[in-house]
Amino acid sequence: MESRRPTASPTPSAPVGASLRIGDVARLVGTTPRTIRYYEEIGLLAEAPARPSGQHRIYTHSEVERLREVMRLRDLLGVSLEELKTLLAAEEARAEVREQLRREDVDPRRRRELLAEALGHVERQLELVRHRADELAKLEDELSETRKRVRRKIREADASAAGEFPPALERTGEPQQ
Amino acid sequence: MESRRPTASPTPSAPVGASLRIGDVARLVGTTPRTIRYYEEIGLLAEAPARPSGQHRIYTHSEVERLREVMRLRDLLGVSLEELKTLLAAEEARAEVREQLRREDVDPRRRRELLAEALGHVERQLELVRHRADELAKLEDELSETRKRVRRKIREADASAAGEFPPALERTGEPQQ
DNA sequence: TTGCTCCTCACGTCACGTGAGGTGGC
DNA sequence: TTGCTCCTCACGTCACGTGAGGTGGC
Repeated sequence: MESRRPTASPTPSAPVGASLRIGDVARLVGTTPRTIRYYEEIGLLAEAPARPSGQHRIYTHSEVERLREVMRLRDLLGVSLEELKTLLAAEEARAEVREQLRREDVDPRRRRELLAEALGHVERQLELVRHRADELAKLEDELSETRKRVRRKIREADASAAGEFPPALERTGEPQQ
Repeated sequence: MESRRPTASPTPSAPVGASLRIGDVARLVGTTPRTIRYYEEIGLLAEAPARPSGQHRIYTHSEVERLREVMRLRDLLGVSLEELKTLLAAEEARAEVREQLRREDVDPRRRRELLAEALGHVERQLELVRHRADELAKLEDELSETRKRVRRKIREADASAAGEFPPALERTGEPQQ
């Protein structure tokens, strides 16, 4: 039997450029295989389609992008994975709208529903992001101020150590270069 | 025995205004008693001093402030509680410096050490905060853009529904008020 | 054929949530 | 004295980490 082809692709109808294994994906996005399997288990990522039980998962680049987005929102939004699943429905709704157009199969009512749903989720994400951004800005200001004060105290300590006398009331104005 | 006083304070030498119980504290900062006990257990908060075993914990307002800061950094920095404990050593170092001055007990070497330690932790916090703030800013931009596009598509869908024809190539420029 | 990566349990861990059963202060 | 809040176990949960033991593709 010479069924072997020299440069054979793994399966005849495999999606183009789609021979990524779970370890490759994990390395690409900076996580672990366990996390990817867990996200599949709770439905945050779709199951690899038609995978004979106990067989290796394979991924496409679009699935890698989806995972990147999941991890990004997980880190930045500060919500549970369950809530994140809901928010990601926004992206799916918009993807379905694009699919509708591609298939030239446009049900205006369904389309309008999907867009309204997407808008809701996007607005919720924006609220979360803006709230966090505000808090972070406040914290950054405070930390900068603190750093300034600590640096000044260190300069004072060093100066008084060099001069062999206590800091007293440093009135020297601007520090000299 | 008439040891009862009409307006007696709970303990003679209690810190001023310090009769907060764990439930009060939890309500004040928006968490649960369980979380507060857990933070005490892992050493993120100091144990209530001299508490006869199986006795109620009592808190001062300065401990409430400490807890607020712990929760704020927990939510904004995205580090483990173990790492957070390390970072909070910065605040303790600065508190000790202030204590040194108050006691007029100033060891210049020790003081310099504490300040250097505080500076390191503050700079680490600043790094974390700035990185997150950058990522959040990018995400906010993207979400605003997405919202704009979704809103436009909704307007188009509504317009085409009102006019009873498909959207075609909307060339109408600015929307009329 | 030999490594390496993959697979599925399944138990461990971190940061708490949630009762169970009992004690303490206005 | 009666509620209410507190106390300490201790098991449950979420989001994974970490082996154990076995199978699959260059």
